[in-house]
Amino acid sequence: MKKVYKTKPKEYILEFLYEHKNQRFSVKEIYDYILSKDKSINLTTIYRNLNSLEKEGNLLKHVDSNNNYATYQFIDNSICLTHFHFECRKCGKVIHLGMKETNEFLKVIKTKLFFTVEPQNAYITGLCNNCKGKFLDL
Amino acid sequence: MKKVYKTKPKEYILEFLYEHKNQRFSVKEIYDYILSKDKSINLTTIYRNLNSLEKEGNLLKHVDSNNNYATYQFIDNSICLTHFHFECRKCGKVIHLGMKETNEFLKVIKTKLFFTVEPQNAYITGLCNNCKGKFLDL
DNA sequence: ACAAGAATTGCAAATGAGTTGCAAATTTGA
DNA sequence: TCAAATTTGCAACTCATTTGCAATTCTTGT
Repeated sequence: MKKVYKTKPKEYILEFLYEHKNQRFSVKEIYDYILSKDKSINLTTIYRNLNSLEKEGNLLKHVDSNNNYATYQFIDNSICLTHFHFECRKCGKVIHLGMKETNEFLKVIKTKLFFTVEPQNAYITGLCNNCKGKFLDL
Repeated sequence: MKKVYKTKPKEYILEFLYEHKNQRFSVKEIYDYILSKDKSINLTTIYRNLNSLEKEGNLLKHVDSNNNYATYQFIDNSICLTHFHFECRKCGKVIHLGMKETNEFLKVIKTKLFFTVEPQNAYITGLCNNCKGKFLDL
């Protein structure tokens, strides 16, 4: 299998996204941060690193924003075992529901459920207080 | 305010998306349908019409797919009053929760709720039976 | 029915995010 | 320290979407 070398650009990317967990950033925003650390790093490298940190490293989550560019976000593995998430569709902030709430919820909706919901896939999308009003929704 | 004229291309778009409610289509897929009806219509026109049907007409919903193109979907206004939706993140199929389930659910999670969820904004994203397994998720 | 203004269209060119090929540079592990 | 594997920068490219503009089509008031 392919190895992933530890390099400066990757460290900067992870450093930045780790410091801002639960928030999404465009490649441009990430690149701006990188530039403030090292002007010599190329945009292409950032694209390649984001891609490999996501695919090989499984450290980042890639989400298409509703504009026309991608945003990236750190994956917090420590919370993978808890189920169900509230996710702000604007800033990506995630609030986690515990098992109890999750199970109760599943019971409530089971009658309606054509979906085989896998809890780790289940997001309740909405707008957090902070983003509400800044974002025009249908 | 700006008026939206009724034209052939718009009719084709709506006809196609209306016939396939609850499914998302790429611009290319929509355009292919249009071409089967009238070869003379230009792609640019489709882009412009999709845009205006969404912005001025509020008839379509625009969603970025996880690839690098947009998908469009008909907005079914008749269900705007019911609350909460199950939405397949792959094909866009939407299952609607009735008031009872919605209210019960809100009660269940109220304790955890930092979000001011507006039910019409609240989607429970997951994968429907049909798409499950076809789509690699984090 | 007609003219005038508003909206829409097609075409070609532009934009902008993201990707690719390739040779040079860097990293890792033996 | 050296070779193999990986990463990098650069320039060129792809591909979805947008824009400018002149020509065409629609709508509405007369």
